Amino acid sequence: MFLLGILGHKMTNQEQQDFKSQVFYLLSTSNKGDTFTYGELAKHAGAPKHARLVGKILKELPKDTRLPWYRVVNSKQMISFAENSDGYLRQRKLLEDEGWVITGQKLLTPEK
DNA sequence: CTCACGGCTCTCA
DNA sequence: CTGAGAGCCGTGA
Repeated sequence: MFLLGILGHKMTNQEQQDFKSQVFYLLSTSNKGDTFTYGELAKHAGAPKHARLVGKILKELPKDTRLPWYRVVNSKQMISFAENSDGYLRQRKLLEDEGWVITGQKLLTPEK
């Protein structure tokens, strides 16, 4: 895996492109039931401090994408959407379909 | 150049 | 466990 942006240096377009590709790759190779946090993805994609960028990227995915964007939650294992927003509802449904139990409002718990 | 704003994260109280 | 505060960093006004 290529580590880029090791140290403070603004990401070039090329790097951002690679970063994005990595994120997509990681997601595309994930299996049913997996989940990642934004931070993990960013880290695995080579830019540890870019959790937010991951969010931005996912946000721009086309609605009909086949990528499992919904397997990405924040570091607290919660859905990072405002409760009851449609994004939240969609993600929740998809996760439940993969066997997750979302307790109460947001908490995400493994179904183990 | 600042300012605000994210599908974020950590730390500390 | 909860919440405030500070980092973080690309983007757009």
